[in-house]
Amino acid sequence: MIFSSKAEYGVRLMVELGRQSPEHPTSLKAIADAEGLPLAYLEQVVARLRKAGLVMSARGAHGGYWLARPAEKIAMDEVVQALEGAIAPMECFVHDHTERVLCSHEPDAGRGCATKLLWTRVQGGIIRSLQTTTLADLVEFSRRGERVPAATV
Amino acid sequence: MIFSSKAEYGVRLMVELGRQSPEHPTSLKAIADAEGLPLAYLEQVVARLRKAGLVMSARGAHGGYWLARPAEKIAMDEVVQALEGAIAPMECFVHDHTERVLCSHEPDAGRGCATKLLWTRVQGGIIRSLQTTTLADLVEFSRRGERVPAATV
DNA sequence: AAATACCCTACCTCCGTGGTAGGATATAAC
DNA sequence: GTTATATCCTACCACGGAGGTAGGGTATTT
Repeated sequence: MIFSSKAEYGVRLMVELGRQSPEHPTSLKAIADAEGLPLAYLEQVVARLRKAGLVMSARGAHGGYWLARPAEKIAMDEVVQALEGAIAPMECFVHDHTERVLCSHEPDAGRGCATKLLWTRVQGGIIRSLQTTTLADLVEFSRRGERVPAATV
Repeated sequence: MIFSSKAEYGVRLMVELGRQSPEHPTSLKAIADAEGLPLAYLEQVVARLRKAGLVMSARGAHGGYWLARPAEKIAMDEVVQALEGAIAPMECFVHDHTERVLCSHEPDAGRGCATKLLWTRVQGGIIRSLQTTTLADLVEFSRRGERVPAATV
């Protein structure tokens, strides 16, 4: 699998925040109830988004979270990166020579590393698809079909 | 991480086979020695490639493996798929409702699933980048720079 | 018959994932 | 100023898959 549940839950959380008006903060509990997700785990997820500067928070009663920027200005590669860490197709793309998987991605034998070429292309494909999608796209998509009888499935 | 060592080792194995002339089979031991990979584990990896019809094999002395098709006719999405299984960005894309990660990818509340839109785009980006790369591309790349003094790094 | 090499299955260890538990701190309402 | 709300922080834990190892069986050549 490519992404873990942190990405799934975190993106859903961001979409929920994007659906709210940013006047008053939204509590995690409201989101956990709406999406059916464990609150304590969501706290860990949202902490990553906060540290990445994607959401802001207010403590205390009537506190909660809201988007740090308008949804149109948030590209999804930022979000996924904050949640999952570096987006790398292979172990040795992220750690420097401390990995388990045997890596010949250095041209030690004086020849080009074929797998590195492949993984680089894959990485480009992923990042491009994430960069060209904004949170606003997802929010709008989640609004489509809402309250609309199933005319076109 | 996106792909496991099976993909890394398996792709390297395919490149090695692509570098050989297909007249005589190449033994796994030769590949394991050349790449510094554990032989017993490579056997499991190559079994997936064989079952997918990407390589053929001959048993006994002077046996070994060779490409079932010319490298130009082998797209890398087939290879990676054989090694890793279905290429899915999220758990619920592959198993049907038997997964752990809570999934709202069914429009249960009558609204579009925003994360599904995102993961579908990512999946498309990955598969496209794999489809447009052939094994021949990787073999050629691995030949470039070979035996060539480092003029352009 | 001996060496080579594919083929198959069972087993094992380590570590990340996906949480839970329990508290500390800040704010608002009364 | 106490109570309720809600963010914050850290430690802990069980499970499963990754990444192998081990050991044998079978086919083919020399």
